[in-house]
Amino acid sequence: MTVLTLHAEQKRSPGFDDKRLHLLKATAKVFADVGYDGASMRRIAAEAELSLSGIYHYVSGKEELLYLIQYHTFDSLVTSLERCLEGVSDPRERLATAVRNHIRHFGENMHELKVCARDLETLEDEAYEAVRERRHAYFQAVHQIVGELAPQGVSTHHSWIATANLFGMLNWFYQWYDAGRSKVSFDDLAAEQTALFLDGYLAKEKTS
Amino acid sequence: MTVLTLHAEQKRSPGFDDKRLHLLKATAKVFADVGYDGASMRRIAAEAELSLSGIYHYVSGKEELLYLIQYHTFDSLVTSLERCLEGVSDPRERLATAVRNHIRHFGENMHELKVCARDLETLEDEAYEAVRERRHAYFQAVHQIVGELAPQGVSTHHSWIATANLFGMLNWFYQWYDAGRSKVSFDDLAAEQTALFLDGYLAKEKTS
DNA sequence: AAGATACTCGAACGAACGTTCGAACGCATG
DNA sequence: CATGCGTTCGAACGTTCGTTCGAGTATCTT
Repeated sequence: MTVLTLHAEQKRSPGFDDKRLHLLKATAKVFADVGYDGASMRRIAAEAELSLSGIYHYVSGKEELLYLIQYHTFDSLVTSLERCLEGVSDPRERLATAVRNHIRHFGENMHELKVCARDLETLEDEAYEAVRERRHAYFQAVHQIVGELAPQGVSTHHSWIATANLFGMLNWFYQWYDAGRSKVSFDDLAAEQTALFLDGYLAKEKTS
Repeated sequence: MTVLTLHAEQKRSPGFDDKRLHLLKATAKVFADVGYDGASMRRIAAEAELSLSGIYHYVSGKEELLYLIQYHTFDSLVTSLERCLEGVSDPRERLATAVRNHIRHFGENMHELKVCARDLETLEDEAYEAVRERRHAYFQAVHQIVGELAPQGVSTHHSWIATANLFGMLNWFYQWYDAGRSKVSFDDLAAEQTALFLDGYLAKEKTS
């Protein structure tokens, strides 16, 4: 509907960014709990300890809240992945690194993952495209790592589906992982998922 | 909020069930498109070619629409799985059968899958528990199949996580599978996913 | 002290929501 | 024809929604 001021910032003051980040964290919590449509600005205000109208000093509206959460999530995923991969050249180790980075990141930001998974198609037009670009960049980065696992002519289409399945494994865990109750650490889980995918993927390549 | 008449049915007439099923199909389409909270009864009425108030002759309200869709989806999943597994004894073939059944079922009812994935936690109290029971029954059935793949003392906890990851792979495909555009048939995809999981899972068991 | 600027908020707006109600309709059975 | 029942619907109800507006407070510059 409304055009988002994607990156325009005019008036600020020291502490503005911090308070806005606090608002985004609180919003992600509410969005994760009841979904974008189910969340009311009044509840977000309560969670962020602001008044209802106070929110509109930091963002233009509900839509921008969702946009900022999703964009920031995928953007920092790409950034942290690039940083983690520096100096790692072994293909298997690169995959393990990517999975570890993914699980760690979402383990520490479960609310944001949930928002990105559930309400991916809620944004429209420019905002959707901006998020889509970051999301696509992240997918491509992981897809390339998967492709380099089997250098001998494997079709891109094949490794694309394998990557999609890998992401399914990684992203679904917010549906079953209970942060407080589970006995598995994030890194242990990442190692298990890496092994599961790696052996399955490479075994399949051999037989095909 | 309101107590659902979970299975009570009083007044009917020939054709009642068919029309109600038609309503549920239309509702699933709308829910899948814009989510439970984003869907309005007015849009559901338009999609089902009924008047707004006409809906309330077939269901008690919006909440029951979601309940009926989710319950029916998991219930028919359990039923069709049991039917498909009859006479299949080889553990690997049983897993392949389960995956094929899952992908086929959701390939043909993508809307319902989306509703079950996105709005699983929307229902409350009795309705939630009723759906949860069917969902748990389905998970347990697949979990048992996975457990039988590696009979030598593998911890239940281990195979539980593997099963969760398998479901992640299987359920995530609604996020990327474009029914019209994709070149992969449901059965081909199921075969790929079976191989990916099977080899990865069994290879891991050997090394542990 | 004076004034500008960033920030906060209570109150209210119009719109859209889920649901209800009573009047109509179609169509059997007496 | 009349009675009853399953079915359909337009109109309206009360509530909640996202957003706006103007007044008020805090903080800093000059």
